[in-house]
Amino acid sequence: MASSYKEMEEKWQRRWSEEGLDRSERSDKKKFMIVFAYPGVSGYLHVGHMRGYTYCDVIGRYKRMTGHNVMFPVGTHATGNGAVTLANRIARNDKDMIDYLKRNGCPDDKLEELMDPLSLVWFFNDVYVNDYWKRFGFLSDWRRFTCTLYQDYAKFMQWQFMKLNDAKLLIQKPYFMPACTECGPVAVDASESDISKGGNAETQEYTLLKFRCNDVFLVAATLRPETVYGQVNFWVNPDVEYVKMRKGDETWIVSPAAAKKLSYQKDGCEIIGTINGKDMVGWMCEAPMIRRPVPVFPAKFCDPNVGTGLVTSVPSDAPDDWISLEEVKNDPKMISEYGLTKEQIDSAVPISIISMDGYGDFPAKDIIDSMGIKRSGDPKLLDAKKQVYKDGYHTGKMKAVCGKFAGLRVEDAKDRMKEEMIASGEAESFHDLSEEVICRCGSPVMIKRVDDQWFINYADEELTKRTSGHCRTMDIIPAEYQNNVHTVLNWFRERACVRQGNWLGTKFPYDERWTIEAISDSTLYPIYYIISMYANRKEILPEQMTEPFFDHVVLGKDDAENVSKITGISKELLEKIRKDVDYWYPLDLNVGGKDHMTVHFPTFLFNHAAILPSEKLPRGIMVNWYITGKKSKISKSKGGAQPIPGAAERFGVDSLRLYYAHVASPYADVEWDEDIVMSYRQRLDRIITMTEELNSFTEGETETEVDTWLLSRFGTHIAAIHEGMKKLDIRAMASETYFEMFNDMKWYVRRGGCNSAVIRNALKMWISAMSPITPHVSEELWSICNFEGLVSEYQYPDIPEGNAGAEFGETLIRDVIADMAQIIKVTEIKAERAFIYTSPEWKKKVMRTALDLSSSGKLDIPTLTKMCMADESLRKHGKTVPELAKKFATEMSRTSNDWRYALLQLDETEHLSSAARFISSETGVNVTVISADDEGLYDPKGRSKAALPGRPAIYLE
RNA sequence: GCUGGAGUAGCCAAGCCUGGUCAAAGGCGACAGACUCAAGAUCUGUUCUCGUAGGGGUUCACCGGUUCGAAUCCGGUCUCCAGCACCA
Repeated sequence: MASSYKEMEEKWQRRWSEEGLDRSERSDKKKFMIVFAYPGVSGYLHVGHMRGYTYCDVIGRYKRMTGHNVMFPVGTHATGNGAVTLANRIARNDKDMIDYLKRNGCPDDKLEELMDPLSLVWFFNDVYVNDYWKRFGFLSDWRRFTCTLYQDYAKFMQWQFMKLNDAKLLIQKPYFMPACTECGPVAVDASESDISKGGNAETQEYTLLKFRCNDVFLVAATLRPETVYGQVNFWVNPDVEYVKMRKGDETWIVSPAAAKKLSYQKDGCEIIGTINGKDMVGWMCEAPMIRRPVPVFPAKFCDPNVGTGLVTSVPSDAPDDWISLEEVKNDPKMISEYGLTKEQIDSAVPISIISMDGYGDFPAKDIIDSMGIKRSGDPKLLDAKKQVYKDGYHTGKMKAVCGKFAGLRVEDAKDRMKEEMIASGEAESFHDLSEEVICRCGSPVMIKRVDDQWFINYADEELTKRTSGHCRTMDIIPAEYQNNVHTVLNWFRERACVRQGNWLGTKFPYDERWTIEAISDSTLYPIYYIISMYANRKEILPEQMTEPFFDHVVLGKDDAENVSKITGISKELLEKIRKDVDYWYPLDLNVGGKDHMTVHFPTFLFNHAAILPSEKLPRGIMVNWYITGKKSKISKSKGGAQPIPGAAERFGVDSLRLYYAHVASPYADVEWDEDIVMSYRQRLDRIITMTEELNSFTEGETETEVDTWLLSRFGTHIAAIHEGMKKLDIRAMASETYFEMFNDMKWYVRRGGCNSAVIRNALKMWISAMSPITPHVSEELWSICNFEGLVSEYQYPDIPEGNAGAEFGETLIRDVIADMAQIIKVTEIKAERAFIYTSPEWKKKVMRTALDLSSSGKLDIPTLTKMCMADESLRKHGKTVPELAKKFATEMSRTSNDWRYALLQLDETEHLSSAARFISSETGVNVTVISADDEGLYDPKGRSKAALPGRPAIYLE
């Protein structure tokens, strides 16, 4: 016995490798290929991540033991800006980041090296492989490891895009992306790798509303185009100097900042002059859609840096508008200062346009009142605005005043009204960031129109149909996702698949200025694991991995001879790789976290369907849920989580694997709790101790009923495991093995079981059942028992038929003990002797007759009664027979009766007699078992009359 | 709001598709007992409620329905969770 888990783990991992279990090669066996969605390289992972990975290894090991040749390759996904961000933070000497790295075991002398993104990726590749996956005992084929930043992977990726292009699934159209005015495209995200400010900014799509005023347009930007029916006036900031801008053959008035932004998105913009805000106050301009003249009023809340710096006023639904309008109306000084007329003031009356749950006619007023906002400029107005916007979007309906849009939900009206105004030339769309974003270089980041952005056309109907159709033939679990995946596939639109800027990844083959984006390069990759091994060994070189190469080995195009000439790869090797691909693909199972349901899995399916023939499309998907933190999520960036090597050290790898396998359904989130992991460790400890003890048994030649029982029970458990694993029910496997079988073993010993041959037989079943989940402990126990070879390579034999009678026999004993205990507890008598009366033969006969009738569907009270009373031997028992017949007929017609066959197989008197000693010792009462048929039996209270088959009568005194 | 999911005893969690040994597996925790120098140890029992003979009563979010019979099937209500995109 190894002295520690760690020692045990290392020992067996070495053995597996020595025996070649971590290498997958073609063979005559049925193959099984499984992968997990490879993780993004963005720092250390935590214990939660190991959940899904562990499921893969468990499934792979199980398949291996049931006759499959298994391939379980792993890799990493380093595309994107994660590594760049991380490297930058280290380079900046970010204290939190350095602390986090060190806490996870990063050596000080590595930090310098990690300032380079690529070095950082190579570093973490090693961490993932060695500290996580190898440490956990995965039987993965490490020779096939690949990373999305490898040269050879890039060649595969470029080929994939060529095939998408061949399938006419690559399209180009305009796109709006954040870009620094000096450095070009940047990533705007919370990690702020490219930018110095504004990481939380989102790109928002505004509608520019054009208000005609003689020969110029005042242009307002709004996020709520559906509110145009509520427009009653227009706002300008009197303190701001606006610009006049030529836009095509029109003249627009907007803020200077807006003019600059617009020039990045619209053609033909040119500033031709300026105009002061205060000069516009008092103008009348025509509102779009409603075509009504509205007055221009002054308002300080118009920020020249937001939108266009000009705002349309919808007081009914915009809190700012409501409160500012009130202020204008109640400020005679302002009215006279700007020369506003009474007609203008009186015309600005709020119009109720949207009905919303929980609000009256004027939602803006309601929220102002409920939040206690008194004047413009109150910072709470921002929250008020968001709240009304959100509630309106979700629950609002357009009122009758909204013309043909009346009755529409806000969500729908928004798009329809916007489109209509754009079509009529009254509006245009405009993209802007929700907050100020500044590049690392100090220049502002703006939204820039790109005319030739590439997309993968996932909206393609043919593709969607083919993909969706294929999904119906797959094993997708849980079943809920099997049903929902079609909705997701239909919901997919064109997806921008390349980007510019400071990102890692593969160059787009048709335009090297672009980098293939992170989701798009991780869809078809499982097939690449079959090829990566040859690239890793340098048997094929990136420059040889051209279109004809992949066309041949993946799609079987052209013949090896020709391709060999073109690529310089030997014909034999090409044929070998082609055969490998043909053997291992399709992928049997892709395991990924629940977040992949709406992004990775659909694109994984789409790309397979787009490029590969139907017989090579994936066969299965399994989605796993998460391990969460106590209160918030255990996030790798927050650093609160237990590092994986630390957990492995502390609990032992197999305890963790058992924890993942059993703690909950894979399809539910679980809260990480070390005490629970500890309890799994204790269970493993107990199992080890028990196995060692059992293995020392040497006696017992004759098989007793407990022996028969144990083997039957174990057979039943193993059958349940196989049944469950048809649906990859790992939890059922764990439950049967580590709990049910364990409890049966305990009962066996307690009942005095000691037959060493039986025990060895049972141990063999038990230890092999444990092997997929706790492989290290299983190997150790397997070797302690001197079983042949490695348990990891053991093939589960066919299971012998269960013995229902034997299984029922033990249930009977337990029931009798429980009944006696209950009687003693309730009556509080101090019993010294117990008499157990088993059912008389004639009652069994009645039951048998009833069962026979029941199985032929003819059971009813009169039939049964008649049949029994026709029997001479029964009739002599008089009126108790019809009573019993009635009881059985009633009970048996309403319940399932399989167990009754088992009980009739059993000689209860014999069985209970042989267990009498055991029952006595368990209950502390001296037990005598008597058949109710016995002549002159001791039965002072006449209890024996109550004896029924499977339900002996009990008398205590 | 849309799409999907969930609500089971002190807690976690099976069961629900395929209605009937379901007062409802298993695990934690708690209580009691055994063992004991000791152990985050192990073993045994109890853990909805009433009950001096193995029984009865009331339960599986809530309301109603189907059925001889419902935790399980159907309709409705309430509450909670996830995703809603270019982010891996």
